[in-house]
Amino acid sequence: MLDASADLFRAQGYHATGLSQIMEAGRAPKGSLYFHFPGGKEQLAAEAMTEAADRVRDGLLAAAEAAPDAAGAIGIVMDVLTGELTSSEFRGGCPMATVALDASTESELIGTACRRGFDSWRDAIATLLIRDGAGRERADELSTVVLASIEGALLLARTHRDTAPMRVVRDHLVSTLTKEFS
Amino acid sequence: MLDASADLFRAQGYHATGLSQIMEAGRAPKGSLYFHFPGGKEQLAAEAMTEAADRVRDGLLAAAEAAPDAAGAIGIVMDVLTGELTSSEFRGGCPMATVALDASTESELIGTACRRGFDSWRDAIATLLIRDGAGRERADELSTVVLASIEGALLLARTHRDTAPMRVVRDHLVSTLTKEFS
Amino acid sequence: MLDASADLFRAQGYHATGLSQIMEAGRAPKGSLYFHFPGGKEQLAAEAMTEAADRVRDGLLAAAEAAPDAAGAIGIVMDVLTGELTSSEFRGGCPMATVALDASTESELIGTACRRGFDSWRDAIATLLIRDGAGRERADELSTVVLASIEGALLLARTHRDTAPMRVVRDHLVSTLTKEFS
Amino acid sequence: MLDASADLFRAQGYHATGLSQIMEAGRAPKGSLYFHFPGGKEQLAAEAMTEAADRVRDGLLAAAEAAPDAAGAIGIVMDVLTGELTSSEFRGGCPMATVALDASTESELIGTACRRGFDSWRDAIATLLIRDGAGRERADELSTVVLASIEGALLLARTHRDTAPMRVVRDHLVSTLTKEFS
DNA sequence: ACCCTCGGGACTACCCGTTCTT
DNA sequence: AAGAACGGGTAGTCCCGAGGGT
Repeated sequence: MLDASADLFRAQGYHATGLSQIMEAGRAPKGSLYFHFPGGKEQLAAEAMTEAADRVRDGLLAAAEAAPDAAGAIGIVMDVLTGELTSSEFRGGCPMATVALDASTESELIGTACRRGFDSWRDAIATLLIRDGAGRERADELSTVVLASIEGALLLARTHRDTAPMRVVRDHLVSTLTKEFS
Repeated sequence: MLDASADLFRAQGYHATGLSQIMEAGRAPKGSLYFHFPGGKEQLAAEAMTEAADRVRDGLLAAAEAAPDAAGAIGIVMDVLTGELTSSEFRGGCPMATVALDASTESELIGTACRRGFDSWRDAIATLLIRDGAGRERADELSTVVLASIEGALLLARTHRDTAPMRVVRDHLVSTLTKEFS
Repeated sequence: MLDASADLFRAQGYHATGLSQIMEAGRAPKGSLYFHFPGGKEQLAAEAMTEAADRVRDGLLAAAEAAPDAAGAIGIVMDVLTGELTSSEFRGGCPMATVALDASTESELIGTACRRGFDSWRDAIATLLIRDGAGRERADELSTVVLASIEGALLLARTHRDTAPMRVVRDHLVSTLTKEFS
Repeated sequence: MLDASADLFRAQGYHATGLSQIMEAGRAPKGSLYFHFPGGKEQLAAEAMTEAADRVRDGLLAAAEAAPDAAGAIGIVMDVLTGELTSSEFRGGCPMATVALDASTESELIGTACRRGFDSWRDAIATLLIRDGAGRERADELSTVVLASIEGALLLARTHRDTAPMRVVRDHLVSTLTKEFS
C-alpha cells in the first residue's frame, strides 16, 4: 500500500494522485485507509516519502560497499536511476522531487519527510567522500553539489524523455571525483 | 493573466493550482478564460511555461552581456534566482520544474513547452561557454551539467527553505568554470 | 431517487434536467449519487427509464386483467395516461419519449433502456391481442400501430396542452379493436 | 442558419444543442446572432421550428397533388420520412417532436410554434380526407389519428434504429384509409 | 474491536447563453 | 455586425467522516 502510493506519488506528484487511485492500486477498500492512516492523504504521503527515501539511501550504502571509491558508487547509483527511468517510460524519476515541489510548502509533515530524505542521501554521499579522503567541510559542499546534479539530471531526463542528461552528468561527476580524490 | 498563472504554477505546480485561484489572482472573470485559451488549463499552463522560460532565458542573455565570462554570468543568474527564492519565502523556485514534473507526462503540450524552455536555457549557457573558448561538444556537456546543478540546487533549497544549496552550487560552478576557461 | 429523477426526465428530458435539480428533488447530496450510480447521469437516466418502463408495463398487465378484451385494456391505459397528463399540467407525458429523443442517439445505455421499455410495452399489447384471437403476425403489426398511436397522441396532447388527441385516438383504437376482434 | 439550427434541433433537441454548435454549423460568428435574433436561442428555435414545419406541410401538399387519394399521399409522405430517417442514420426524425417535448413547456414561443406546426399538418391531412369524401368531423378525428400514428412511428423507428415501425404504420394507415374511402 | 460500505458536500475544469464595447 | 468579456451553470471527482455489519 505504501509501495503503491509511493510509485504513484513519484510518477504524478501529490495533488495529481487521488486517494481512489491509490486504493485501487493497492487493492484496498476505501474506508480502511483512515484506520491505518488517521492523518489521511497527508500522512500517507509523508510515510511513503520516508520509505522511498530509505530505500534510495540503502541503495547508496550498498553502492558504497560495492565500489572502491565515491566515483564508482555514484556511477552505480546513477546507472540504477537511469534504468528505473527507462523501465518506467520516464515516469519514475526521483521518488521525492515531485512531491517535494508540489506539496512540501503546504504540508509541514511532507516537507519534513522530504527534507530528512534529502539529508540522508547527502549524508551518505558525504560519508563516501570522507572515505576517499575529503575533509568534513569539503565533503559537505561536494555532496550537495553531487546530489543537486543528480536531481537536476533526473528532472531534465524525465522532461526530455531521454537519458542523455543522466549519462552526461554521470560522466562529469565520475571524472570530477576521480580527479579530485586520486 | 499569464504572469499570474505562471507564478501560481511555479509555486504550486499544475494540479494544485485551481482555475478559480488563477482567475482570482488575475482579476479576470471565469468565462473569459476559454475565449483566450480554448485549450483550457492545459493550454494556459503551456503558454505560461513558455513565457516564464523566455523570461529566464532573457535574464541569461542579459547576464551574458553584463559579465565578462561564463563563470560571472552563471554567478549573476544564480544570485538572482536565490533572491527570488528568499523574497518569495521559498515558494518561487524554478518556474518550470514543478509543472514539468507533475504535468508533462500527461500533457504533450505542457511537456513540449517545458522541453523547449530547458533547451533554450541550455543553449544560452552553451553559447556562454563557447564564447569562453569551449569546443562545441564540451559546451554541450558542460551546459547540461550546469543546468542540472542549478535545477537541483533550486529543488534542494526550496525543500529545505534554505539558500545554502544555492550558494554552495554557485561557488562550485564559478570555481569549476573559472578553472577550466582561464 | 430513481423516482424523482424519472419524473424530472419525463417532464424535461435528459439535457434539460440538471444533476443538481435531481439531487434537490431527491434530498441526496452529490457524493452519494456517484456511489450508487458510478456511471453518473447517464446510468441514472438509463435506470430511471427502465424503472418507469416497468411501471407502465405493470399498468398494462393490470389493465389486461381488469378488462375483458384488448379494446377495454387499451381504453383503461389511455385514460390513466390522460389523467397523468392533466394532473401534471401536461408536463408528464410518456416517461421515456423525451429522453429517447434527446439522449438515446448519444448514449447507447439510455438507448438500450428505452428500446427495451418500448418493446416490453409492445409485447404486452401483442399478448392482449393474441388473447383476443389475433394471429402472431397480426398481433405484432397491430401492437406497433397501437403503441405508435398512443405515443403520438401523448406528444400532441402535451404540446397542445389539450387532452383532445388522447380522447380521439383512444376512441379510434377502441372502435378499431372492437371491430376486428368481436 | 435557420436550416443548420433546424437540423441540429431535430437531431438533438433544444437543450442538447449549443449556440456555439449552431454558429459553427452555420459559419456565422457568435456575436451577430443577437443582431438577427434579439430573442436569443429561444427565438431562433421558434423560427427554426416554424420553417421546418412549413417545409413538411409543403411536402404534404405536394404529395396531395401527386397522389390520387389520401392513402397514396400519406404513403408518399411516410416513405419520404423513412428515407430521411435512414439517410441521417436515424438522427433525423420529426423536425419538431424533440424540441416540442424538451422545450415547449418552458417556452411559450417555442410551444406556440410547435402547436401551429402540428396544426398545419393536421389541417393538410384533414383536407386530404375531405377531398376523399370524409365529413368535417370525421376528417378532424382521423387526421389526428393519422398524425399521431406517424409521430409515434417516427419515435419508435428512431429509438430502435429500425424502419420497421414506419413500414408497419404506413401499411396500416394506407389500408385503413383505402378501406374507408373507396 | 476492526473493517468498510455508504453517505456528504465542497471543489474541479469546463461551457453555457448573454451582453457589452468597438 | 462582431470580437471580447461575463458569471452562473454543467457534470464529475475530490478527500473525508459516520454508522451498520462481521
